[in-house]
Amino acid sequence: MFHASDITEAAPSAAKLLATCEPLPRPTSSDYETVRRAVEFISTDFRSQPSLAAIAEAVNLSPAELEALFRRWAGLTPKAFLQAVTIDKARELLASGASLLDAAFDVGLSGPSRLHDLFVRHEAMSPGFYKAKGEGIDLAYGFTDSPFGRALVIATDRGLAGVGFSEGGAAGDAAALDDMRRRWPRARFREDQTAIEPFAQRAFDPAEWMRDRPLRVVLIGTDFEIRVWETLLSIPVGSATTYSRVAETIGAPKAARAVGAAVGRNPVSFVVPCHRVVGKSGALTGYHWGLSRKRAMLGWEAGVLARG
DNA sequence: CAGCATCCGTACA
DNA sequence: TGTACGGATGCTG
Repeated sequence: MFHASDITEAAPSAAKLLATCEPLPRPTSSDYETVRRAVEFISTDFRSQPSLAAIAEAVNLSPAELEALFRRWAGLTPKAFLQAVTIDKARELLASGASLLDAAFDVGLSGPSRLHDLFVRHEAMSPGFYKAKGEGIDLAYGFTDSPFGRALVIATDRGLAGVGFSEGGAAGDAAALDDMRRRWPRARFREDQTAIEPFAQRAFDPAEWMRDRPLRVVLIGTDFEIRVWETLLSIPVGSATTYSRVAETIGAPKAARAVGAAVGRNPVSFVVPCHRVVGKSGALTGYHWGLSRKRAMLGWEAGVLARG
């Protein structure tokens, strides 16, 4: 179904988003950690609708301090974030996202609602490469702070190849790296902070999402997986779609479950927005890096839009 | 909300 | 090429 009104409503908010995102003061590492814990707490306990005081207590700050810090980080209050993270909100996102996805494909490759495509340019690695399990390629990796916790960033010389998350500490880092190594067991991994820094800086900062300087992403996967991941790139920021809807879009209407599996194998978490796919009921059914992260990402994106 | 029918893609032989 | 497997589904009661 195509609704012209969906596009005309979406386009201004996109322009607004791009025009009004001013660079944020770069938060310190410990600020990230505090906000991450607050996000975690809210995401986990949103059903009980905790008060500001309760959230502040959980992260050992006064309510005023938390509010200021949170607002600086996400541009909205903890209370507003809490609201954004509820299932109702996810349903709302779903309602708009589904029709936007339809619209994008009805219009053709550069439909006006393909917001995410404006700043991500992707290319698929050859099937041969995938078959060789990464044989003969160098992957640079490094860790960085992100709004969703400590992130593992992986890059080839052609672009961003992976984003994952660490639970923190040496063990968390090792687990995240292992997770990535299993995807491309024959690739050569080397720690290289300099190589991943440009991607680390840009992936999580909306002020850096610019059409004229698209983020280069390389997708390494099977044919089917790549079709699924490309579809994810057409879901606008701050909206959502369903597994079955993605299945229909790629022409395999009965493959909802296989789509779920493929979405789960997306190596470039967040940048390829697998968090914007939810169950048909609007429930957030699963996430490779933890459901609370998925909630946080959807809430964070709602906040990014609200700030404009 | 718990159970289950169904069914696709993948891995491995 | 065949087959076993299991899942980030989606209905049904």
